[in-house]
Amino acid sequence: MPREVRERQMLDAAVAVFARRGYRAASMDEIAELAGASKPLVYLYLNSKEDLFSACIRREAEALIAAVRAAVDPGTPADRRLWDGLRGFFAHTAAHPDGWAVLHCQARTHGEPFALEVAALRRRLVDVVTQLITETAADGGCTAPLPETEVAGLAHALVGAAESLAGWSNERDGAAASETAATLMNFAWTGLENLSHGRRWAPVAAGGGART
Amino acid sequence: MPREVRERQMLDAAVAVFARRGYRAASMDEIAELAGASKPLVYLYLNSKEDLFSACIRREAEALIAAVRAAVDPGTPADRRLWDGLRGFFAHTAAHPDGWAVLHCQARTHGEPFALEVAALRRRLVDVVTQLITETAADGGCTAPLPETEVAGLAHALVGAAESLAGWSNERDGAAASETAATLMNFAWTGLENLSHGRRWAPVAAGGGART
Amino acid sequence: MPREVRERQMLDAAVAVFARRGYRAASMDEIAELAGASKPLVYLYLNSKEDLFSACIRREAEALIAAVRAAVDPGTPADRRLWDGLRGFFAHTAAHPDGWAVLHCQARTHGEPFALEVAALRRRLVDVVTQLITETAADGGCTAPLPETEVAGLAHALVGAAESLAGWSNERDGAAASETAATLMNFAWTGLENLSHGRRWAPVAAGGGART
Amino acid sequence: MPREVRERQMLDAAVAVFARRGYRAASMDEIAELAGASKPLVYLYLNSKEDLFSACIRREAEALIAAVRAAVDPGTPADRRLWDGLRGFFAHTAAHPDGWAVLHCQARTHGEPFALEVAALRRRLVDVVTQLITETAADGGCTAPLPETEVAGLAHALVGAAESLAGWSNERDGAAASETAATLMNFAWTGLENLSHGRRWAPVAAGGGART
DNA sequence: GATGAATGAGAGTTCATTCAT
DNA sequence: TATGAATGAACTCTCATTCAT
Repeated sequence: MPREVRERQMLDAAVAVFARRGYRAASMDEIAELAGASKPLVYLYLNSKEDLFSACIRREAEALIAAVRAAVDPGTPADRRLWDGLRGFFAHTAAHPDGWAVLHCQARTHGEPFALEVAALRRRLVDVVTQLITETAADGGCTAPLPETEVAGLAHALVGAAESLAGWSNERDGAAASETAATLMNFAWTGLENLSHGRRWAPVAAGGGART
Repeated sequence: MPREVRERQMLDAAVAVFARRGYRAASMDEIAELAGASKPLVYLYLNSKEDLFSACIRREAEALIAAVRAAVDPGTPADRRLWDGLRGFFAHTAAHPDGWAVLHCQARTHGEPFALEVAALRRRLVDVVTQLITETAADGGCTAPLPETEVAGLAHALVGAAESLAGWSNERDGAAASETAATLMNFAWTGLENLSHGRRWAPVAAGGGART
Repeated sequence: MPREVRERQMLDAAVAVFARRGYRAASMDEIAELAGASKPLVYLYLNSKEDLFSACIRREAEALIAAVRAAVDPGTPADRRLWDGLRGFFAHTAAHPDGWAVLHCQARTHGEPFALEVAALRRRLVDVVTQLITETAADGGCTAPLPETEVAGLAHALVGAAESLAGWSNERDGAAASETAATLMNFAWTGLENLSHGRRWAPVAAGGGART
Repeated sequence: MPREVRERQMLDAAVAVFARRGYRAASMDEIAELAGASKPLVYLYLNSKEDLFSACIRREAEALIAAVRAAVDPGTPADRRLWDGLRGFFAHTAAHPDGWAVLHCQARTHGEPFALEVAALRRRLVDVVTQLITETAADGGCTAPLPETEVAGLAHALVGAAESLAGWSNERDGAAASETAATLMNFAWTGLENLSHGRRWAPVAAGGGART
């Protein structure tokens, strides 16, 4: 059996086992068995448990980014791109729950080496979203430019909301990606529009909210 | 040294170590040492690693819920309560980063017994937020009642956004709770208002967004 | 509570726990709890687990010997004394199953210090039986004096048979001591009589047995 | 080194250590060292301490039964078979004192799982002896059929006597199997013959024995 | 290319035992 | 007389990892 095929089988098995058990609790025995190969072969191809986990993270991260990219048509306006990107994101996480679990749940909780790789992925997502937010604001006729920090905060909020909704829509497994994406768009887009026109919420001493 | 004091020290140490290393990688030796006690004493008081972790989760979850509750004044309008709750939430996660890490990162990734306890916590948060969203809509003069599923989705999105922002504001550690809360409020509240008046975003075939 | 009473309670508890769990698996915690005392008190009175076990063995061995002695009337003929002794033995083992279990099952299997004490007890029993066998033979009009080794062997066989029957009759717990004793007497006594008159069994080349 | 060989070495070592120390006090470290292998290998091949002990019991029990069976020629009369079986039994226990110690002393004292396996072995022995007793009585021209309970009691007595003599003859280690077997045969066989002709021992009020 | 055989290191857990009071 | 608090040492078991073939 050619090396490439074997290696993919190993990564598939590893992703499944890491997702189910977590990094520490996953055993190389189980991964090798699920991959249908012997343990020494796994070591020959992938060096160590740490490298194997890294390889999983990298592969799944690239796949997720690629899925989002592929869903977006650069020629369309910013809000449409945001919407398409979210749909691509939710569709991919729904189709690859193990990969998503590894990225979202497991990789961040196991020390520097892996957390860094996932942080890099997240930064890429946040960057994309930041860009979209800026453009969205501009497209909508921005009259009150947002400070950089706030944009970053919004981007993090949006990514967090998306991650949370990915889990939520995986649980109620009928939910289509479009539906989930629509929920988030409705939530986010109008908020952005208001912000970019300087309409903000502010606390009022005696309670009650008011736009400035 | 009286038992109660020792037990609290042990929980403190355990939370710190679990946050740093994760459940599996944390060793009872390290916890005991950090607590300034011997391993057998930890077992005498807290039974097992599993029970110890459960105790950590329960304590931190109760503390978080209590902090949010304490921040909210029931006599104020819904948007004010949402705002106060968020501030309480961000203030608490900023003040107890280890506890938050245990709840958010570690507990959900380590098998049924723990995931269930954290899921229960999250459900409580989502329920509170759901309630607030409904009331906020009503207070704002809701003209287009939101379907239940959508409210749930929004609540999950908001909680996810809050979780994500908690991490983000912990990283750039100058960020005050109020600032983070303001970012999220601005993002969420106006979005909600639009939704509750039937102003929605919808994709347009040729790109571009439109309100229905 | 006076020391003597407490000490007896401790020994009772220890015998029960040692019988049920064995020497190694028995824990001082369980013994102390069953005795209704704190662990340090057990140590104060009985020094160590080893000493405690020894004390159990000694007490139960003395009790067993005493029961056998008390059952025998020195003024009666040897066969009667054998019969009475067996009845006493079976009655005592039936009445004190835990003590008997400690002596018969546990004490012999746990290294020199204890095995020696039980061996001493067994030797005493064997000596008594040896004496009875000799007298029984004499009383029955012995015409063929038995070699010493054979007498010792017979005594060991008889004691082993008695031990085995003690367990057997404890299992089918209706069995009265007299009944069990009768079974063994019938088995042993006539055999002895034959032997002491030189009637022996010997193998025959072509199979079949024959008396010489 | 092939697995089968290693596995036998491990069982040999385990039997030796279990015999010397008992189940609980035996340490896997000592067993592994005596087997000339590492501890993990022992676990790889034999799973757990419990399984290892079970495997010892089973192996030694089968070996003992096989030795007794092999010593008996089914074509010979019952008394001859009893005699041959006893010789086989004593020869085997003398040749394998550790195995015998595990079966007789250790296995019965350590909780259900093992006690049951040894009980099964003992039942097989008792059954064989019961059968022989019945046949012996018949061959000798039985005029007074023995009640079933009594036969069972006799069988237990005989097995107990044999077990006791096995230990005794192992101590004085010159004793040949034939000699020990002869002692027991003389003791048992004539007793049986008398019983099967209705000659019994019964207590007399004023002492003294009498045949009925 | 592929594997059966083997292990060093370290984990969770338990227990006999002792102080300070 | 009696105990709550505390521990050193040992045990079973697991796992990532490597040779020799």
